Amino acid sequence: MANIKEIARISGVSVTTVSRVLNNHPYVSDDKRNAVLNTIEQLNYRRNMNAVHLITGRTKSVAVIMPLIRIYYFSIIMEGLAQEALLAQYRLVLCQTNYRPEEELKVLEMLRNKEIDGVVIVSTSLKPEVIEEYTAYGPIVTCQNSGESRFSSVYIEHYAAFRHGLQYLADKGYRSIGYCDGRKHGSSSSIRQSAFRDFHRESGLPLHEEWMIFDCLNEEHGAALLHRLSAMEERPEAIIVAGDHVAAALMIEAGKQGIRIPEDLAVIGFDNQPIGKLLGLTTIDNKLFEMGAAAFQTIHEQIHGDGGSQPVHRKLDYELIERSSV
Amino acid sequence: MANIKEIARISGVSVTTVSRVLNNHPYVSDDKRNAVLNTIEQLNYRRNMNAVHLITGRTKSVAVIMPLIRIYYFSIIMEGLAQEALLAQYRLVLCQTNYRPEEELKVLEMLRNKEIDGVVIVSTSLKPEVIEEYTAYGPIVTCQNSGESRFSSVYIEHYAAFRHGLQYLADKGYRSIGYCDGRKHGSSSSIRQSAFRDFHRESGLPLHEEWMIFDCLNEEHGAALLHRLSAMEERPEAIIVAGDHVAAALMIEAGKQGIRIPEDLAVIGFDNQPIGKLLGLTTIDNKLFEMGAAAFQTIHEQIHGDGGSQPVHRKLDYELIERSSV
DNA sequence: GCTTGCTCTGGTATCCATTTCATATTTTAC
DNA sequence: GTAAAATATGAAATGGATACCAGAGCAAGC
Repeated sequence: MANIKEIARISGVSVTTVSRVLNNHPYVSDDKRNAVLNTIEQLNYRRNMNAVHLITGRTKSVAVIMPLIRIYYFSIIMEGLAQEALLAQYRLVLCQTNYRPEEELKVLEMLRNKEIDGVVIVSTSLKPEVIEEYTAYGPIVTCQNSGESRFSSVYIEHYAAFRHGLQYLADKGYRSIGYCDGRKHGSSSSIRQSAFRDFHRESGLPLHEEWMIFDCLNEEHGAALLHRLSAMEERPEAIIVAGDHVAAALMIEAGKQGIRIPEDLAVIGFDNQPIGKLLGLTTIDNKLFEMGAAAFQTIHEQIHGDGGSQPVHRKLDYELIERSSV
Repeated sequence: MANIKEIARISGVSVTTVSRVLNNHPYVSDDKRNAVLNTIEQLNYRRNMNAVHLITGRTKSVAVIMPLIRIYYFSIIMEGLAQEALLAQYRLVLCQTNYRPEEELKVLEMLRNKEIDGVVIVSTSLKPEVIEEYTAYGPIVTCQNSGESRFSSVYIEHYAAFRHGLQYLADKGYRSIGYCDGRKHGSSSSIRQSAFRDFHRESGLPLHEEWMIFDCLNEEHGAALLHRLSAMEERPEAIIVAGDHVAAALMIEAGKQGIRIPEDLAVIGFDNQPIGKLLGLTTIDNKLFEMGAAAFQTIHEQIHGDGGSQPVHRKLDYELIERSSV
């Protein structure tokens, strides 16, 4: 396999000149440029990018940490990231961690080993202090509100969005509201829990502990959720569900059971998933695609900010989409 | 930043010995090994992986070509790939091409540039001959039946699976069958079209051209599909739909319109998506997760097969899951 | 006593491009 | 006409690891 030295020898120029041609530098005469291009063509030569990575200290690639790619929430963020990465001609290394912290650490080590130029952490179970240690090796952006951390973040105000949903239900006259979420101790679900409790304390509406239901991750859990609600002696008039796919499953199951929505049970979801639109599910759109895109833009700016750039914290807007489930 | 030379100098050994320690080679005495490990610890040293990639000619990473990651079909394959990549300690570079052939070519060029060790092509619009040219630079695996190509493949028998579904409908007594698919000229939808026509020719059942409907990619198209069927003078008794999410949307819309399933319209879907299970949709499970996993295993074997290995073509099983929509 | 094989170590070549510095020539500016 | 700036070129240093080869020391086998 040919290398730059051979191209230089055959073209009758120095390797420097070949390098200049490869990188479109000015100050190369037309005849030498053509000689080099001809040789490249003839030998079917391509640069060995690993050598470029070594000498430049850059790889034009960014790692993305997320637990499971098949989950709509994550796949749509990934799509936003991928769109921007394509524009910027960057590669995305998908690191699916299955919620295992040791795998997350391995990715951060990649940053240290110079395999990648930056890391986008979509969801993490690592402590902020641990992540902060790695900011010395390159830019890091999380998709969670990280407060005043030394790494950047691009985030939705889960607290405000959730309270907005609750207030919307209250304004519509619902006096008893249930809440359903995924993993109980996830970082954004903790925020939603606080929002739920704060809202009830401040509004004076009754809060039943049994109306807070966790571990609703998929469609089957959504269906089970409806049965659980049906079996309650006192059932809430409305429910706010983190994840449209779970809310949709609940609505479909409600249809089977003859429970009318919103008359018997009002439902509000999150993420504005396609299935929710079809079912007329009122939802809070977290603009996940935009979040992915913004996360990439941020990491891209930081990579080109020559290291001295300060962390940025970008808050993104959400939007309540009114349909017919409330 | 420290390098191997400095570690060697401070530890009082040669760079070779340091390298051996880093790579867990035998034939290093305990005291030298400890001296090296101590220095590494003290200087907080990490290998520069780009140097390793350059000298070894390997990067332990594989690129994945797919059009859109948010589509369930693709995200579940990606999850299968990611699971196996995690086990093998390989990185996955996600290349979302938005169906643009020039982006696919860029990824194949990466193989030539030695940025990656192999390519998994989940869906492509490139001609097999074009892909074959790149087999000289490293292993390539597609997730489409590529016949006797010089690159490997891991595939579902779309033809057989589709005919199985059609035969199942015929066996249940349906005499008029419609068909709905995504992009008309996609490689797997072409196969399904042939299967549809062949089945009708051989079974003698009537085939109406207006019962073959294309460009049904998402939930909205699924809902529109139902309206299109409703508006037909002569409507098929059953429909086979490529993609459970489209079939599910059709079912939900049918529910709204008072069209009973399967009495007024039988439906059979593909991919065994969660929403279909909830709706009682009979479907053909293409085992997409397993396909992703198998694709990674195949590329992994080829990478470690020292280049001389022949292409393999692995056929995967599908499974008809009977529920209540037929 | 001699050969063989295993353990341990290091020097040097190698992977392949970019970057800096030095130098030569040509053009522009006043 | 001369100084300054722009253009054009190449030699050598650089990034940081691994691979190959050579050689020393030591034990076992005959």
